Amino acid sequence: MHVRCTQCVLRRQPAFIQKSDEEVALIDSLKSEHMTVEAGVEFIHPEQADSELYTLFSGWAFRYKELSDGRRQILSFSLPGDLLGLQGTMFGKSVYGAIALTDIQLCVIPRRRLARLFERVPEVAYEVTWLGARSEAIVDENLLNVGRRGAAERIVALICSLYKRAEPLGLVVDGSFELPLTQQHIADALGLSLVHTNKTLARLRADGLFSISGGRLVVRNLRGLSRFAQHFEEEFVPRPII
Amino acid sequence: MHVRCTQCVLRRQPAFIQKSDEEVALIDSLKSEHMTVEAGVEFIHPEQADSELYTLFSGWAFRYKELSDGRRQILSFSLPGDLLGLQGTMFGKSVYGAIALTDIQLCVIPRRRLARLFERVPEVAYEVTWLGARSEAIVDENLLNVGRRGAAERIVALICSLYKRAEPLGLVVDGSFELPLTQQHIADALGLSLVHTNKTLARLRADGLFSISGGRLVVRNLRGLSRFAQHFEEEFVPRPII
DNA sequence: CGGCCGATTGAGTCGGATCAAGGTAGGTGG
DNA sequence: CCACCTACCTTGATCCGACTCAATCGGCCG
Repeated sequence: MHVRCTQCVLRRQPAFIQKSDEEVALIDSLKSEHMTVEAGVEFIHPEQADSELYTLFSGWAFRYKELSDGRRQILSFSLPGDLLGLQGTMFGKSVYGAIALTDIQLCVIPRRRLARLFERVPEVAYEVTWLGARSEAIVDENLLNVGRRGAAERIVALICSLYKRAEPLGLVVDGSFELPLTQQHIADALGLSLVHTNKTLARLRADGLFSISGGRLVVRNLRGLSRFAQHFEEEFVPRPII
Repeated sequence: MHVRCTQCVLRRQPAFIQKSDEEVALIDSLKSEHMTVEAGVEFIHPEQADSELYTLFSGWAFRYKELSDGRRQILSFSLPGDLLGLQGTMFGKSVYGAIALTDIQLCVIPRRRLARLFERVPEVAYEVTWLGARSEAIVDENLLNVGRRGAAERIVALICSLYKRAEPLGLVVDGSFELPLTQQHIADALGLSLVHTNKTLARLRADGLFSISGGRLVVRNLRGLSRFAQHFEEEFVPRPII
């Protein structure tokens, strides 16, 4: 079940900076192996020591933190090509949890190989840092969203941002893509209650800018959505993949 | 006015991992020079191309984003030793702004030296990545705070987190330290309105767990504050400084 | 069929926003 | 020395968006 990086179809997507065969072979040598996680399973635990560094190869996941009384905040969603577990790798223990939204596959870069990577392959080390910075940029955007937008705007901004990330991955077909989120996930990501999320979604759907059915999100008017939510970030930039 | 890293008193603080003289000399050679910015001045602009990488040497600053209609969200506060501008350095343009809260001094690591740094000094490159991950961890925490805590808890959690960061920098004397924030800053950081921030602060002050006067924050009962806000993060870990 | 999970809807409440006035202290210029 | 300005803090009244509680519904699975 181990896909060699040299055979990897994901990295051919327009989302990613294309690498030479030698570079890809080199990255391949850094990986230990693929790992499969079923939907709903937590694969990085809060407080977990010594988590590995992962590249999400297929499927969706999310990172979250929670308070001791159970209130949960989703920090960010992860799509294919995203790096996961960098904090855990750096600090020696993770401060957030990560759960698979769909069945997923992870490419594993063993924690102990990372220092070696920095020594021997500076270009790839640079890309790790790049992806770390991008990951922060996504959280920055989420914080702006939760801190300063109203409920409807928040939902729309989330949809815009996911659409714009899914698109260069080739996940969007005819303006629609699989959205493996329950309304509870959306609420947890946006700092809203489930009930209010549901009612706001219903109102937005009635406006016809988008629709969700059967786990599929259909975006009818991305421009309109972006304007409504004042969401003008994340113009597409090809990014590294490791 | 250029302080050599070899003479730097900041890096002797217990907050930081101590380096050998050779390492420090090496970092010194990476810096171009010190730069001074007055309180209130924006030194990283949203959309700015080619920002440099900075280490905040003295004073406080904050990073922010805003919506086109003016609503502003403070993403994180920066204290001495923190890295600033990594996103701008990686992506070629910054997506947030940064403003000095006090007069500050910045050590400048020229953007164009960064790739060279990764090639020649992998240990320091690793530390850049480490600090980038830490920066994300701080935003993660802020997102949890804004998304899931009530107003009073938010303020208390902010105070806890700033206290715990200021302490190992030697800024805390007798349980109190300079807090160069207006209530507007606090509101912008916590996703609250100015008025509500003011009223909530008044109520909290009356409870006597802390007090603010003359730009100085006095914490009387850190344990009590932490419990109230369910803030149990950020136990102290020595960190790199560049 | 029963149980479970997710989506939905209504009623009532409340936290935090907005609007509108002050108040205070430091800073400037006549 | 005083009048004025500006930046920040404070307080009261009112409103509304979002929360909680509670019930129902539909689809899926054993």
